[in-house]
Amino acid sequence: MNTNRRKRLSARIDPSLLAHIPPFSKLSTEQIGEILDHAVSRRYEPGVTIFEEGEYADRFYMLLDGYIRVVRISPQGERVIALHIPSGQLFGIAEAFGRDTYPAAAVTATEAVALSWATEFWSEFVVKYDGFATETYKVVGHRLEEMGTRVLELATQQVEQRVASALSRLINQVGHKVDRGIEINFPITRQDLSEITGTTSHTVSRMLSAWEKQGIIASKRKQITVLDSAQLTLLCEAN
DNA sequence: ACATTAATTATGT
DNA sequence: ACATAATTAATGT
Repeated sequence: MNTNRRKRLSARIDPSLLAHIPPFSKLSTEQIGEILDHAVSRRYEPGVTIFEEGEYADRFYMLLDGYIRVVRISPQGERVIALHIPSGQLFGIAEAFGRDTYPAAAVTATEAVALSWATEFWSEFVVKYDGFATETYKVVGHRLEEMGTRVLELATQQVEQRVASALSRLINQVGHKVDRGIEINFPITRQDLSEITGTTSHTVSRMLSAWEKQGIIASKRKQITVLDSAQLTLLCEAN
């Protein structure tokens, strides 16, 4: 398999790449330079596990390109996709939760490029760089909030509403506009959707087929386009 | 209202 | 040609 083509290339990363993303946006060019000096850049193939749940959290990451999934394994051994993370966000930040192990696995949904730092630098970053802490905890807050509402959905709503909600979130967070509608930016299978919503791929398949006939979505293999987002939002609240 | 099973077909390398 | 993804129907809880 494709093994460690790890590169150290702090010098090759353009500081302006980080300058506009929230945790670093308030920092000077020199400060960003310092940060990059300690960073390791790495490219990942799609479907690769960056770190496992429960693993000792020796590094934290900033996703520069691509998408990653945050995946947990239930006690029954079932995969649950908790979250999708787009580029420009930190992940694997166990330190922010006061943990020393990762609470979930990170798997690439696409090809991806990420910077990473040894966790020793976390506390240093927090005290040394103004705005780093506040901005990252803002992101952490949003994620916790989202996972909270998802847990609520799982408990209360029916399957159709859950996959409709999941689709809505996906096109909002990781969707991109095309001529016919909005499509999800990375390959996604019915199996993936079922792991987001806690169903089976068959049930998802039947629903997507039905929605496709109604003209709400269009789909190919590993690819979904939402044509009528208004109708989709209606499905989220259907009784 | 949904999962499970199984059989069948479609699609990408 | 092969593996993986998607569909569909039938049956079960």
